[in-house]
Amino acid sequence: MTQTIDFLSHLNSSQRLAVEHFCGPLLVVAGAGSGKTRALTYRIANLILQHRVDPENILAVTFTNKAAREMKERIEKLFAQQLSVSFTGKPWEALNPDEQTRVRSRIYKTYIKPLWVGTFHALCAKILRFDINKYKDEKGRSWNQNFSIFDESDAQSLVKQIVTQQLNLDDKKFNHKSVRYAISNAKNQGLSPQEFERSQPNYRGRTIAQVYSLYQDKLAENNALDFDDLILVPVQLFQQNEQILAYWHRKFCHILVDEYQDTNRTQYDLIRLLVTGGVESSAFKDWQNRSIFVVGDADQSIYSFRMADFTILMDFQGDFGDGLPDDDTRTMVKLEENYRSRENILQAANHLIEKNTERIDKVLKPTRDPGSPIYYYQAEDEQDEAEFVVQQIRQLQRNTEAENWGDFAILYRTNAQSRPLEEILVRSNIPYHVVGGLKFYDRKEVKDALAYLRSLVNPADTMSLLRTINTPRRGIGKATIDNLVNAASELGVPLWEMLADETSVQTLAGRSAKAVLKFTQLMSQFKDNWRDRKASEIAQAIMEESGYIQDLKSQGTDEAENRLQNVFELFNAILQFEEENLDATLEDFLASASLSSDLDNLQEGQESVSLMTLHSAKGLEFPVVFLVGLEQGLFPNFRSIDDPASLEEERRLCYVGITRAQEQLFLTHARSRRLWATREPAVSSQFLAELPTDLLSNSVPSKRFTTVPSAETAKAPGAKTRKRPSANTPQNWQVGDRVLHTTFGVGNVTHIFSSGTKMSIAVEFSGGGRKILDPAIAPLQRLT
DNA sequence: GGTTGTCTGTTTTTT
DNA sequence: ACAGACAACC
Repeated sequence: MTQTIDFLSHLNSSQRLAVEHFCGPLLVVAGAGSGKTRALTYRIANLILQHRVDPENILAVTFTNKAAREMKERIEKLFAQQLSVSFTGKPWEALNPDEQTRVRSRIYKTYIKPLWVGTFHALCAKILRFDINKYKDEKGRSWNQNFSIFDESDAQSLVKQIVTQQLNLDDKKFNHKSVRYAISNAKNQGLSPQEFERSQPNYRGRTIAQVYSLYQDKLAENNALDFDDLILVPVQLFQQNEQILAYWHRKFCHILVDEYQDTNRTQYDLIRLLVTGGVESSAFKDWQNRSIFVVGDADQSIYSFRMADFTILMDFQGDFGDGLPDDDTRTMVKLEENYRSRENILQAANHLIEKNTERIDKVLKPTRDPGSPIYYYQAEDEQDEAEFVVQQIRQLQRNTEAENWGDFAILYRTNAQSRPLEEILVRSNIPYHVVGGLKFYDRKEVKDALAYLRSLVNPADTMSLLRTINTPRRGIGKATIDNLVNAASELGVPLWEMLADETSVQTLAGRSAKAVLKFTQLMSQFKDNWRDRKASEIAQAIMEESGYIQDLKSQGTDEAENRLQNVFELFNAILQFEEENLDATLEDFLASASLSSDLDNLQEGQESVSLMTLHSAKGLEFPVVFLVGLEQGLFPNFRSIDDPASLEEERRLCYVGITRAQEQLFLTHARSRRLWATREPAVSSQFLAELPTDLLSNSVPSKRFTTVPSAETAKAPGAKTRKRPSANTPQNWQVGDRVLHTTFGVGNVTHIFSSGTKMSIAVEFSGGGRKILDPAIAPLQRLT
């Protein structure tokens, strides 16, 4: 045996169990910060180096593209360290940068590139590039390899078109967003339009089924798939074609799934089919040279709105595993040691999540010192909240040299909350970046450019063609377009075929015919040779020759200038994509663009403060975390408050937020918040009341006392200021105050009893019952 | 066929 | 507050 297994010594015993597991099923229940990425990457390395598994037989599914990229990078690094000696005779550290690069590129070629690592969507898109032409849907329709991927906004505008134009329905009653959501849910349950219709008893449901059916017609006409189809189509293809399933089943001998709690039914079906090759999973026994390895944490399941179902994780033992109790099982490993956060932070997290009823029992075991208390601040409004955050960042940054801007993250429930924070950050000259919100690829000008490219690659993509046909304005108006579209649908051919026929255009387009023909000619030129040219070159040429760039230039406004910048930014993105994927085609780029998110551009070690939603923050960690906007109705969100299951999900989201923090955690809420135009009073979040009060401190100054930089203020470690929140100090209480108690719920203060320094209050709870409580001790929160 | 002004809903989270 | 949709007007 070579030096290839010494890296296993970096692991604790549970991690080692997970990593060394070879064949058969294994569920890894991995708490936040317990080193699950390490387990995944080391396992892949171990499969290859120790068990001589061919990298191309390994499939690793991640939740984001960023996670996929990181995993590949980490495996590459691990291999570099392990293989350096056998490649060059020298240990990795002894190599000069040049030699290092050479080793890395060799490793990349032999080990990393053949691996299948990516999101469900990206991997399925890749499978479909091979096999989609063998698929037929329930109406016998088929797609070809140049299919377009319609993103969420494409899908919604398609639904809207159908609702308002084809079916003439009231789009208030059949709001395109909710209809699209219903269709998405149906697809995620694997229901065809017909099956969905049968399950719908009432008018509304049946109408949605009708929209669904027409929606599928449109997708098929455009040779396009939506996000849900990317998973559903492979599943159905595998179900209808044994040979194709057998091929992929044989190929992917070792399957790893990260964030397994966030898989939905279709994704589960896909995994099950690939693992078993179509055999009933309980009957599947042939684990020779085959494994399914899933990693997840039910407490971090925060995507049920996307049909994620964490019971899939909880059922793993029954589906694939031996189903034995925890102490005897050989198909489950729990990673509970947390290497990320200070003990105080973990205790708060554990305490909070225990309030949930549906979970696998699991606690995060601290491995680090308690650290400073969790700071809590009640702000007047969102401005004050933002100023508090900035003030704390400044002070921490000044007092501890080690910390740079990249060590701070501000997390919130909704994207809209970033605004006031940004304003204050700008004013304070603190570098920051916002993750998420409007994606780069969602900008109008970028979508326009991509539409040009998509209609080149996929001539059936009428959606994209319609987007480009009169953008920039070239005198092709609505009437003309309607004529052409109607004629095309009459003949049952894609719009492009109509345009490509000169005589048809002459007769249909009337006085716009010239403009149409000019556009057709432009597109034809590119269609003739796009396969032979580089994607970056085509993009630049078509944006130039279509007059799009000239149009923006001539507008001369700041907005147009900005759009122009974004178009050039897109060119850069394509160039970069080509550098990273040497044999990449235009189709590859388009697929990657449709499936990319803003999160993917987040770089490690950035020298700026990160702002993002809690959802985006999953999987990340920061030394200092601010969790802002902890208000009833905002977080937990008002849509979840009445539904116990959704409320538990919000609590998990809070848990995710808390466990992002390594050293220090700040929790804030405002007493009033501007919602759209109006200012609304706000009540502190029940989650605050659910945290153990002895871990909270509000000793940071409540106002901007810039003249008194007290040592207590930001001197975090060891500060003996473990005080209770200000809401509980005696002078604050009045008869008539409303309170929220962790166990008794909401109530009114009816009496104040005070004797010297000691005081207590009487509370009448709306759920019934009166209690005399010591506000210094009782787990209650004053509602404003 | 294009431009301007008014009205409306909009904010939960995302591959 | 603000963007997108739609109608009225050029």
